[in-house]
This record gives sequence, C-alpha cells and structure tokens, in this order.
Amino acid sequence: MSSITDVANKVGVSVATVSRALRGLPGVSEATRSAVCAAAAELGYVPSPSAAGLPTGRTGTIGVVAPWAGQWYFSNILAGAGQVLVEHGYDVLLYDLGGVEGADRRSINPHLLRKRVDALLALSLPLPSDEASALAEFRRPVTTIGPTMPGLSGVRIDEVGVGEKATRHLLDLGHRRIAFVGGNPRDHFGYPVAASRQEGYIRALQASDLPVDASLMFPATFTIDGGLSCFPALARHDDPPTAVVAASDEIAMGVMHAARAEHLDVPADLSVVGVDNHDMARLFNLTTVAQPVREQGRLAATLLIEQLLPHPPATPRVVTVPTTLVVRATTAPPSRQPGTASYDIERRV
Amino acid sequence: MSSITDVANKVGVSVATVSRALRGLPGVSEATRSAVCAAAAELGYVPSPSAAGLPTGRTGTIGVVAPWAGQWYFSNILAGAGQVLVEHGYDVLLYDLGGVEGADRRSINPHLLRKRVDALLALSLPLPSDEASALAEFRRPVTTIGPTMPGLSGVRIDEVGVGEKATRHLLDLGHRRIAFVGGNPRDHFGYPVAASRQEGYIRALQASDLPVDASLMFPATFTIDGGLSCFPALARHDDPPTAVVAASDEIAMGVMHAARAEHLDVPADLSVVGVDNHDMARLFNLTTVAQPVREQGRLAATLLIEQLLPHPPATPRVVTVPTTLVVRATTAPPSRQPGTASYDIERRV
DNA sequence: CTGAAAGCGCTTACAG
DNA sequence: CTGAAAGCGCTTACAG
Repeated sequence: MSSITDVANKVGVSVATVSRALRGLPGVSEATRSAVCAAAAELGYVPSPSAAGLPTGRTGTIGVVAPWAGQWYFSNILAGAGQVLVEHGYDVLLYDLGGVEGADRRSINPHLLRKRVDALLALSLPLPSDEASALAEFRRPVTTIGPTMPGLSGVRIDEVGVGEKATRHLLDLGHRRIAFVGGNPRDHFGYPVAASRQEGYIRALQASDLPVDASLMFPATFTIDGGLSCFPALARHDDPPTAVVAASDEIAMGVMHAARAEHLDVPADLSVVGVDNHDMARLFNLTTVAQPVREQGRLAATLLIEQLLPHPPATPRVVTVPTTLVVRATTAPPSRQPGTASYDIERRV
Repeated sequence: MSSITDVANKVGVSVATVSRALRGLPGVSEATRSAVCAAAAELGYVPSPSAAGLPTGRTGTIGVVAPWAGQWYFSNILAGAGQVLVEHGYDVLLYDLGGVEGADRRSINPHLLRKRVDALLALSLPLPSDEASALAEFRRPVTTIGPTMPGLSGVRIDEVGVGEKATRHLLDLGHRRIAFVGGNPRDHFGYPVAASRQEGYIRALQASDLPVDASLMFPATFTIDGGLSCFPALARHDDPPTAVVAASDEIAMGVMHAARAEHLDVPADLSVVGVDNHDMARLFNLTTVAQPVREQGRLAATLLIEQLLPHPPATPRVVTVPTTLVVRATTAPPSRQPGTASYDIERRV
C-alpha cells in the first residue's frame, strides 16, 4: 500500500507538493502536477482518509441516522440521499437504529459521532428528548428529514395537510364515519408523524362540522402488521366506519388484507386511503397521498452539503415538498348509511 | 473536543496509560483505570477513529457494497448485516452502486476502499470481470452474499434448487406448459442469480421429460415493472403457458397485476410462483420459494467478523442457507389443457 | 504497572 | 512554484 512518500520519492519532489498536486490546489506547475498524477496512478496510490482527517478534522463522511428496520420509506430516502452524497465525494456511514417500530431500538449518541462524520442526516427524528438535546450539541451540520428541529435545516412534508387531504377526499365522497389508523400507542420513537397526520384528520372532520369520535382512532405501528392487527377492533365497533384513513400505505395494505379476509369488499364496504404512494400501492389500486420519497432524500443531502461549503448559508433552510392525492380504486362513495348496519362479519364467516 | 492528552493531564498519567486503560488492555492498575474512565466520562472524551486508525491501519469500519436501488432484498440484507456489525463495534460504510437493474450504475473500485474499511461485504456480486479481479486484489477480508467467489467466504442459497423447487411445484400440480420470467437481457450486473434460477427451471422440466421451450423464457428485470412489461409477450404467445415461474416475488407481483388487468384469473387461468417471500407476498397470497433474507445478512456479517479475529479461520467458509416452498393461493392445477385455448384476451377486453 | 518516544500518513502555515 | 517542519491524536514496542 503505497503512501504519499512513495509518490514523492518516485517523482523526486516533496510530499507537500504531491499533496497539493493531487488535490488540485493552486501553486503547482503543470509539469509537476502531471508527473505526480502519473506516478500516483502507476503506484496505485490512494490517500488515506484517516491520515488526511487527522490534521484537517474532516472525515469526508456523512452519517445517516435512521430508525431503519429495512422499511421501504427509509431505504428509499437513503437511496436518494446516498446518490447525492456520493456525487459530492462523501462516504455514507449508516447508523441504523435497528428499531422496528414498537420494539426497542438502539439509542443514538451524536457525541460519539463527532469525530467520525462531518455532518449528519437525521431521518424521522426527533428522538426522545435526551437524544434530541444531544443532537443539538453536535457541533456539525445536521439536516433532518421528516419532523424538523429548531435551528436545523430540513426537508419535510406538510404532515397535517396530508391527513387533511386524505380525510377530505373521503368526506367529498360522502363518508361521514371515518376511522384513523396509525400512531404508536407507546410512542417509542417520539414519532410525531402519526400525531400530525391524525391532527389533519381531526381538522378535516371539524371543518365539515362532524364529530370527532375517539373510538374511531386506532393505534397501529407503521407496518403491514399494524394495519392487520388493528382491524378486529375496528370491525367490532358498534357503529363501524365506512372508510379508513391509514397513516401509511403499509398500514392501509394491512387493513385491506384483514378486511378482505373477513369477506368485506373494498371499497364497497370500506374505503381505504393511505399515505406514501409505496411502490406496491398501484398493485393494490390503493388511493393514497403521495410523497416524493427519494426526492426528499436527494434534497436533504443537497441542503446538508450546502452547509459544508466554504461559505455556508447563515440560516438553516427548511424545504416543504408537496404531496398529492392519487385516486385509485380503494375509495368510493359509501354504500350504506352509517349506523344502519354493522359489518356483520360473524354471519358472513 | 477533548483529546487523549486532556484526559491524561486531568488524571496525571501518560497518554499511553490512558490509551491502555480505555481499551481495557492488561497492565493497568484498577485504581488507575477507574480514574481514567471517570476523567474521560467527565470530559466527554471520545477517541478519534482517524487518529487510532493511523498507527494501527484499522478503521473499525466495514464496507457494504450493494447494487442497491432501495430494493427490498438489499435493504433487508443490510438491516440484518448492520445489526451484527454494530453489535461488534463496527461502523457500516454503505457503498450503494446506485443501480436500478437495467440502468447504468456506478462501478466499484475496491482499491479505493482499501484504506477506508477493514473488510467488505459484497452483495449480489460478482461484478463485471474487471471489478471482480479488482476485488480479488483487495487485501482485506471479503464475504459475499448471493453468488460466491473463489477463495472468499460467503452466504448463499441454492439458486438452481430454488428454480427447481418452484417449477416442480407447478409440475406436481399438473402444469405442463410453464414459463420462466426473469433475467436481464443486457446482463448489466453480470447477475448470475436469474441464470441459475432459470437453470433450475430447465432441469426440473427435463427431469419430467418435458421439452424446454425457449419461447417460454422471458427476460425481465427484478422489479414489479419487469413482471409488468414482460406480460404482453407472454400473453400473445401462440400456445400460452398455464403457469409462470417468476425469478422474484416482485416480478411475480408485476405478472399477476398485468394478468388481472387483462381479466385473467390467477390461479385459474395462470398459476404464478415467485421467489423471496417478500414482506408483501402474503398480502398477494403469493406462492413463493422463501429465502431468509435478514438472516443471510446476519450470517454473512458473522462470517466476516470471524475473519477479523486475531486468529481467523484458514479457509473461507461458504454457508448455504435453506429455502422453503410456501404454498399460498396463486398456484392451482391448470384449468385447461395447453394448446386447447389461448387466453383470448382480445375477446375479454 | 507506567512513561517517554517514535511513528502512522497526511495537511498547512511559513520560508524561500 | 517548491520544500522543510510542525502537528493532528492516537498506538505500540521498549525501557524501567
């Protein structure tokens, strides 16, 4: 493994000159530069990031912190962000918090990362308050995706608007008894996304002068299982809903699967709208509020890199990207009046 | 940002002692060790990986190379591997090759990684031969997931067996005209997975003394779109198949969606079997050959860490994990004899 | 059990 | 345009 000294010896110049030549710094004659580059190529020289990082304090690495779990949303955010970071010459260090929602996850200590990364991309935080304050003490640029944090740049969608949009679509179809599925009862992640979407749901109902019925809000993790397992409670309701706003497409898919297993027809018996526009959403003909996932990853990476420039912007930038309702075939006008019939699952089964 | 010198000064010992105490090395008195730990904690000292890496040559980082694209398989392999690597104190550097199958991707130069990672986890390689040979010259441990490489440890499944298993299931149901969908015509990734599964398909047919009909093998990328876009050719076949072996669940889902859009009934008109047991497979009631994805990630990480131990095993280990046929509802005996009818899509539409 | 010192491979003022 | 030298923060023989 040749070092900068080997290159310097081969060319007959100092290591300082090699360092400058290879990094394209000014003050090196063209002849020297090309001789250095040729020698470096011949020796197969690659600089050591560890050695370069010691004097500069820069690692050339961006940390991406994600409550991961291999989920669709996170892996696509990561793909988008990774693409941009790599284009700018940064390595991506992945800090998977290893959580499946509802399960315990590793805690993150930004402090530990200070000497390993130049900046941090934080997906779907804030974290529990102790970690959030630790993040504030992280003395390097941080950009969030999802919930924003005061003083940090970030990319977000209007979560409340998402809930409103989905709910309003159902209201426009004539639904009056609409359930909301999502949110984590134990709130492991301090995950405010579900709460915001639910808030939008509530606002849409209120704007239509409809009562807000707490018994129609069902907690569920952001997974297929979350949708699957909330269904029994939903179906057993005295006055069951004619439609469901699911806080994510995966929840929606779980709800639909459970509903069909009980021989309910979607959308005739139950309309379902999700959030995300997951790759699979079209296969389910799922009506959903689409958000640009990879694009958010790309944007956040761009904002982060901006802060790593010689003259970073003085104030953090927060970008809100638009969402759009995609109407497919899982929503339709209600086929019965609320209160007039239960799903009557027992009889069907 | 305090350094080891700050800790040493605070305690009144040398940096050598601090270094030893903090790393739990022998030859430090208990009193000294606890004093050092207390001081380090109080100062919020964290060691610099760059500085530690310079003299040792170790970075504490494992590179994970993946033809990524945010796909389910890769993100779940990564989740599994990441979990184990983190438990062993390694950081995960993600090298996303940024490819969507069928599109161009970044090339990887293992040479560039030599000074940044201690070892490499290579997902779904081999790569084009120039890169593969570069990988061979990478002087650090490498473990593969998917296709194995001579001299490297790896985790794999019996890809040929997977194709056989899926095909045999259809043969056992009575199908005699079975298509294979998968494989990349342009072979961008040098991706031998599809070829192996297809080989298994061929072997199963031959074992049943059935003709191998090249016109029943359809190329497709490993995506929903791959399945979707191969369907027209499949449906227009003079003597269309009664069943399809899809090289992945996502392909299978695409095929099914396209088939249903043409008013074909799955499985009555067309049986479909996939490979993976994707999280969504149960929602589609998809019959599939299941492979343990996260588990393969975990296993590969374990094999890799083994090689980083003070006394690594002399010979590389290759572990083949079992796959199992999961029969759901997308496969059934054929409802018509091959050759007796086309799908007659035009009439239906 | 502990310390002084060399050295890992770079970068960066500083001097010429 | 180029070089000598200090220094980044660790680890590791070596000596005591």
